[in-house]
Amino acid sequence: MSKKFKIPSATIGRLSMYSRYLKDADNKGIVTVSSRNIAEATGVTPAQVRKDLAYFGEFGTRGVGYNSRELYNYIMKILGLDRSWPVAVIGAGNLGRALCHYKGFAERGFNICCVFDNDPNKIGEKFADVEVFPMSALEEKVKVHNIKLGIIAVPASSAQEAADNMIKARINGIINFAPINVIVNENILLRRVDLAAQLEYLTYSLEDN
Amino acid sequence: MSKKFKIPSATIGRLSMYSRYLKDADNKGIVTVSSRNIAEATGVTPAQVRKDLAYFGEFGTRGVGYNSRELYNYIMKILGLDRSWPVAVIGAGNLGRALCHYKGFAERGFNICCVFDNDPNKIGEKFADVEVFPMSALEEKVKVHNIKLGIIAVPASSAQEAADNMIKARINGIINFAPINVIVNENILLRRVDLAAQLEYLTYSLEDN
DNA sequence: ATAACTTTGTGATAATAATCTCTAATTCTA
DNA sequence: TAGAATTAGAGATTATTATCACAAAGTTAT
Repeated sequence: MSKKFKIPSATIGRLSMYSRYLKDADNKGIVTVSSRNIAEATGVTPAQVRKDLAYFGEFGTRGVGYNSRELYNYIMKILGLDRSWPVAVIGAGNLGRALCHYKGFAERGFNICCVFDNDPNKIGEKFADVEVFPMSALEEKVKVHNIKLGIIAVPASSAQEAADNMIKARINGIINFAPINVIVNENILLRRVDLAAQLEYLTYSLEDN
Repeated sequence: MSKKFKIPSATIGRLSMYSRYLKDADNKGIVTVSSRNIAEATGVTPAQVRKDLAYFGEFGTRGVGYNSRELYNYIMKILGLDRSWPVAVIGAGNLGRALCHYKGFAERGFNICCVFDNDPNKIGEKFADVEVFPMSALEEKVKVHNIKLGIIAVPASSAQEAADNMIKARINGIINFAPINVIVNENILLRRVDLAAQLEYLTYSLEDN
């Protein structure tokens, strides 16, 4: 069920950054890049880049570096981004709407294909071509589109219910934007993204000095 | 300039979670909570809760626990949230618009007071009472509202420029939503939030199994 | 061909963070 | 009041993650 080796979650985040740089380099016609080039572009150390890549194999040539396009393809494969992923959004509020309009997902192969909400006034609305369906339609849509990923974009008070519904519909990877700890079975992947908390890292550091 | 002790950044994120639970508990009339209560509500271990708090002092009573409201107030003070923070958003696109409408910021004392964009068509528009100003107005608005925090909500290609402009205007805490590594002087606080990368943690784990 | 240089991959080391374990303070029960 | 139960705090331990340092492999210049 899980990977052979335990890979630091920070490594996965960095691979994502590396891949963006590599795509950019390839687009600019840069054929080979060194761990130092990658490091400087992404704000880490060259040793960190090499160590991160070493978890997955040997992709470079000593004395030379890495082939931009090849390494890009390897990383995208590692991240599971060598294909498109349909995504369901729960919650047709401002956040749900924004996520539907956000171009950054499509660039990485994420295709938000439906939004779900209980508010009858919102059913049938369209956010950038993404239609709003009633929650009751979730299970069917998940089956039809083979959706594996879901995003919770509802208030904290209904986040657990949203998660439960998604799991019942057989979604097994969830991003939770609600500022509450949602409890799920251990075979479900869950990540919490707390937008306000991001600002709080800054205010903590700015406070008192 | 920086804190006496180096506190793990993960601790700050957890304090934010603890404070939300404590507020909730206090609202429900729960006077005392134990590290176990906090831990269960936030998905960490009791020892972790106590260790996190121990960085900042002794807030509890042995055999009893913590006073919900008092501990809430302590944590909010630690996070610098015992006051309101004006915030500038750079970029009046979908993301900028969504951030202006997002209720979760106000709940924690963040007040998005202006949005800035170079597109003349967007100047004067209003996102939930937040007016869009030209980039040239940034410096003046920062001064008038005493803005210390800014959010980059522009495409990757103009993220560095946005950061440079903010720094010139004397903003010193930045959240970057653009999927690119922005380079800033070390006395500027910067955090990157990559929404697509959040989904990639999931696809990485779902891939191949 | 040789020497100087570049760069990867990796084992060793250091730094950081989480967990464990125990003691001390407090409350509850009989 | 004595004993059992609860819980915070903190030092010690363990686990995790990042950095260092260097050998191996490749390139370039002469």
